[in-house]
Amino acid sequence: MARTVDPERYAARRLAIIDAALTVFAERGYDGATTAAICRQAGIGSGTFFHYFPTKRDVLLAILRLGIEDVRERAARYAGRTDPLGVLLDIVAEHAQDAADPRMPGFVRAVGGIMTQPDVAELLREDTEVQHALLRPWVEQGQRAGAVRTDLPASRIVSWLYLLTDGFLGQAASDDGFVPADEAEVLVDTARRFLAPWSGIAP
Amino acid sequence: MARTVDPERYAARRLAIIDAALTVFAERGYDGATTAAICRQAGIGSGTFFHYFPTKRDVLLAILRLGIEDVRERAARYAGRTDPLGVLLDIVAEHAQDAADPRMPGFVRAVGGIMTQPDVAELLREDTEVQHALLRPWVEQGQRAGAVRTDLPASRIVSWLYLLTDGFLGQAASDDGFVPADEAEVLVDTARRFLAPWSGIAP
DNA sequence: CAATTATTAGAGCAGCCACTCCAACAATGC
DNA sequence: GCATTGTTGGAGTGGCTGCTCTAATAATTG
Repeated sequence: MARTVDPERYAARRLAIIDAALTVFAERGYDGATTAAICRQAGIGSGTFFHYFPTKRDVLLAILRLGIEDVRERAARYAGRTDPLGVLLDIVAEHAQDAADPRMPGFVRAVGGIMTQPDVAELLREDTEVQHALLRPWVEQGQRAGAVRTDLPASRIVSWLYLLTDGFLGQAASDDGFVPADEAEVLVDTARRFLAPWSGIAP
Repeated sequence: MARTVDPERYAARRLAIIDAALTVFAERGYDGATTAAICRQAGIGSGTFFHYFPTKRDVLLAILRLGIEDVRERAARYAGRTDPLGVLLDIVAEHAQDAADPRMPGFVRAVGGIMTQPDVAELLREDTEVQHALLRPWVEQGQRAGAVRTDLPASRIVSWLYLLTDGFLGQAASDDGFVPADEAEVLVDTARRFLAPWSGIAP
């Protein structure tokens, strides 16, 4: 018999489909991305597509899950650090790098277009949860060390950091003159200004 | 004969359809919003719908055009002012108020989901153009007066202000704990911090 | 090599949805 | 009242798309 022919080949094909779908989603939005177009991009037939994923939406969910996994792995890399402000700024900078993938903004928009669907919303909730879990301890540590403003609770500060990186993605998506690589520096500086303990009124 | 029965009634009906469509777009996204659902929301038949708009997308475009018009009118209100920084912060605050309409974030996402369509992209370009035209003179004036940082060119500063307000909308859309009315103050303060001439390193 | 099962392709189908079409109605002018 | 034209509703349709089904092929085991 032949149980699983080649697990690596299987996984690779699966990833290839995911990659193709990511491209098409980013280009045309979720509904605009027909399964036929995804198959064409991946160089496969529709039969193959539905052999790997039961549903078109499942591909999108798989992409989201990969992203969540990525954040989880990321969190581990900051474990030993002792400079909370530095960690926060590094995380923000990392987000800026993510925005460099030209498909990223388009994909984010595509997801936004269907985030009313319960299963998508569920995964997005999990994503923000993970992001908050990553950021929050460092914010709190920074507040205790006096390196981060304390006029806002940690959870709201996290929301605002998220707002900055999210807005950064969005701007990269819609503004052609906005080059992520060039603006990354400004993003970090803006985050620094936002986190600073002193008020914005005067230095 | 009967040329135009009642122009006001016509305009009102048209606006009613636009309003209903805005609601459904915000709730379900563009593709998720079926014309049937919009008609139900508006309390009309599909015949009426297509009597007022040739296409579903035309309703969305009409909504965008109303928004652009709104920004244009807004610009006039700031004409006589002499405090550039104050004007910029007022404009930012006004954006925060816009985000209070619970349909706004959803609609923005819906538009984002199909902004790859040429005609939609065209109108969005016009929208950003108008927004830039509104902000930029005040940024430049502020720079000359020493009230706004000069380490970035005016156009990039405008992009970043746009990023802040856009991110604000997005956060209001995705984060349930993010109450626009409560966060408006922080938005203005963050804009102030961002615009400040001194560096973010130390006060 | 034979047997079994995973994998692949693509033709076809069922359902949905934007939009059309027509018939009835309302409002105006004569 | 009659004619004309703007307005409204809803049944119907054509096209598209996600997905199924079948049959052929490749890979693996004994």
